Amino acid sequence: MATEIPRIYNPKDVEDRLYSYWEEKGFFRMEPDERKDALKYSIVIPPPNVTDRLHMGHAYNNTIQDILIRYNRMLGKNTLWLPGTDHAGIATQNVVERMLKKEEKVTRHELGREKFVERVWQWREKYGGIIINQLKKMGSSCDWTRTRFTMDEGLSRAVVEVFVRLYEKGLIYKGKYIINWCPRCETALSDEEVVHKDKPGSLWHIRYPVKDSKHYIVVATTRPESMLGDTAIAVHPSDTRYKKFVGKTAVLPVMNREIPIVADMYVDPKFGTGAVKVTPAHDPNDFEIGQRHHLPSITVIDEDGKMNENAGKYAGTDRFRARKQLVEELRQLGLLEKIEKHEHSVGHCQRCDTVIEPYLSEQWFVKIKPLAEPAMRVVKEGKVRFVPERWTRTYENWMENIRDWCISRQLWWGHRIPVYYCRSCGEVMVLRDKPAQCTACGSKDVYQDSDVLDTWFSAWLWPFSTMGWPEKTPDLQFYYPTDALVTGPDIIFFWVARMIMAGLEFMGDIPFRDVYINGIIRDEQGRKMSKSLGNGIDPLEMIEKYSADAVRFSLMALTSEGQDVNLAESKFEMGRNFSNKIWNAFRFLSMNREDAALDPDFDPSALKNSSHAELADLWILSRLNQTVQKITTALDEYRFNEYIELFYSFFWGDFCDWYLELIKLRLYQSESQDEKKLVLNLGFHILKKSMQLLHPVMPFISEEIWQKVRLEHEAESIMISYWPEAAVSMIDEAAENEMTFLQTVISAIRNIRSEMNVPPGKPAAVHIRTDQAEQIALLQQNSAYLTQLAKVEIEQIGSGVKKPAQSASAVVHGTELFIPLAGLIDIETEKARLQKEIDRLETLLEKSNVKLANQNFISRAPKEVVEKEQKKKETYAENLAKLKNNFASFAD
RNA sequence: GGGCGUUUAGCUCAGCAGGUUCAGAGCGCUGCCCUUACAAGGCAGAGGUCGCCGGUUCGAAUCCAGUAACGCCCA
Repeated sequence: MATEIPRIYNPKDVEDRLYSYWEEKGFFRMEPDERKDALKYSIVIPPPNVTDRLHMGHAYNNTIQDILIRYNRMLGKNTLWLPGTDHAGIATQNVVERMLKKEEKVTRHELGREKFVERVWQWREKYGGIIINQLKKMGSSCDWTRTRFTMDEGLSRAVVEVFVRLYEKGLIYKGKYIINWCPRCETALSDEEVVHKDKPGSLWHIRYPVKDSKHYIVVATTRPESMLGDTAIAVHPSDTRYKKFVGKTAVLPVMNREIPIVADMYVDPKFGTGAVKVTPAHDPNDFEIGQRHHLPSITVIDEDGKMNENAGKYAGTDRFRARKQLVEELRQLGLLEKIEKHEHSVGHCQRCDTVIEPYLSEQWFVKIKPLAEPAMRVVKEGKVRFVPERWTRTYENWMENIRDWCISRQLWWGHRIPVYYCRSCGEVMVLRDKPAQCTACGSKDVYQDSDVLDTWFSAWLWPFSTMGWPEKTPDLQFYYPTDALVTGPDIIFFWVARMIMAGLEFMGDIPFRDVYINGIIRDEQGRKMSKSLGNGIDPLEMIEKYSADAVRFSLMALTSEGQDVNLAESKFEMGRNFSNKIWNAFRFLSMNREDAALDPDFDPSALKNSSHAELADLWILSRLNQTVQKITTALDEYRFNEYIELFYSFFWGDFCDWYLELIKLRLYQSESQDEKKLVLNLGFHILKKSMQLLHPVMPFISEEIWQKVRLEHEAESIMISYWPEAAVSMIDEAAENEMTFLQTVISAIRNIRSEMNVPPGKPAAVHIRTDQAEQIALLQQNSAYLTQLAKVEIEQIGSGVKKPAQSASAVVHGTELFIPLAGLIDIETEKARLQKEIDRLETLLEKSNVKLANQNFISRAPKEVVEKEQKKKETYAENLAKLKNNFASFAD
């Protein structure tokens, strides 16, 4: 029975059940279409790390993707959302290392490489990819049969293929350069993995004696411990202070090593003392100076951040401790001139926050310029479009200043570099498969490079490696390029840019057309959510408490054009309350429907001709179709908050607050079964269309209601039903204007009742004075609306109606409303009420007068605008006169 | 140092092509109401000279230049 519908929507009964239903029905699954002209829509998910748990950022990002996917699916396109996870080299290795340490008290070194990697795989089987199931809780309609992992066999093959191709093209090379080294993770990092932070530090001024003289040169440095590896002092060639020293030799303090004093353009004479120490093994700029002057490189800091054997007595000391001790020694030697406070930018490891050490080391690099150029072009030409557009600049800026990409990592978890070396002849082999013997000398003594590749080296292939590349699969042919990528601004460089490069290089085509950059979720004070701050809001907890629909809806209501979102738990109440409202609208209609069958041939566009149709019916249809039109545009343009707002105000404001209230009259009182039927048919029609419009953002409740109200011939699931089309023929401006007038009248009367403390249930009478025939007709025809919504009966209506004594009044579009309140009226309150309205209108009238008095306005503004202003002025004046008149009636 | 973003009601934010009674929404606040869909609700209301200073324009929250504060990215 319909009346058994619960008063409060209970999402817990609904969400898991419907999700299973969708999955079982295979609605998320898609296959490449046979039809040549089939429209498709595809998105690849930004693969979360296998170590990830769902956080608000994921919830937000994936809601956007699901909206796009569900919307496009309803548009009838062959729609694929391809999910998966990323092996996340460093992050995962760290997690497993920590676990092993805690649970078994073993280090990975004790375990050995092979065993360790085995354990990581085991970990992944057991705990990895939990987030995939959490995404299901969100309602994400991914094709889970296609779930990929960056270390899958297929994707690994793609990685090797790409490495070999780039190597053969000369775009991958091995070289000894200064790279970013994390002493804690003990691996090289790319520039992008280093986070620069401004830190208060010191500038130590250190005296370097000049050999065979009494002079010394003072150099300023922020990292004194590196001086142990100095191999020169450099000054600017035109610096007159130091000219005399150039070509001479200085004696490196503590180490007592003789080092040359060289002139180099790189040195900034204005910084510090104008003389710098040169440590080619521990500073990228010094490295270049070293190259120019053929200086030796002496490494003094080891991979673990401790000073090494080249550091003399400091060997084995941690770099920061060595710094302290060394400074103290210099002080005692009288070689420390001074210490200045100095704020400078210090690189930190993105993963573990350890201070990065610039480190001279042999690594693999991708020569990036040749890849970057075409990638820049496609964005410039608009083939790939950033939304919001401003991110284009960020992208271009980075691309212009791009440097070669260090791709080797000294980790164990990841794609092993496909390079093999021969111990016998030293041959270097870059191959797709492990060779049985050396390709040069035939020796069997070959071994593979021990390093693995940067995680992003597999991620940048994601849009096509997931579809089977390098094979020419039907998937690739049909779904590539994808239509949209939805991701955060923090990985534009890491990922977005590189995918564009890879797509162009290996597929010969862009990987996606639109890149929607979503904002970052922050706490209520605008701080990033983080574990250490403890200010995170757990989406799963929120789903538990408020439902997935509510979480999705609220998140989308808060977003606008990729702006960051400041979130508080209370925001989810809006989504929950709204879903309850929706539920009750459904409940109301269902209760009134009882067992009546709805008409399968119901045609809302024919309503105009029905004798039972009323103004409200035409009005709500007009509102619906306007809303369909606007929502469709909003979704096409990635304006999600607008979509939400449009739906919310239509459904709650128009449909619930007005339409459902108005049809109660006919539902409760009509004698005519036909009339009742019409109202029910229309009511359910609006409800169903609304659910379809809602479905992309609130998939569960919309499906639940759909299934309860759909007719036999309609889609069995809302997610495979067709997106509503706006019928322009049903957009009815006249009906909207008329309805607006009635609404304003009703509001005005309600205002009087409320302000005059007329009890809500108490009927009242209204005397209406107007000389406008249309208004009279409108009010008379729809007088029941006033009864229903304002609890008033029209006592008199016409141009000759007199204002009854002791009545409250209002003016709406020139029509005067009088409500006799003998005994009830408080003259002062009424006067104040009228005065307020008079004041308001006087301000408006004044503004209008000023405008119209302006000759420039009259002559230069478009004619329609002037006419409109003229009309406005007349209306103001007319209403004002009436208000003043009514006000005056209280004067004694 | 370069680039970007933000500044509108007590709070969180809309306002995308300058002109509809344009100054809005949600929350919070005030008053009335458990009216047979919904108190997670209904009705009515209070509340902002749109950061500041100029400019363009007949007309600026909206466009331009500058400026301040806060935040982010890059070097």
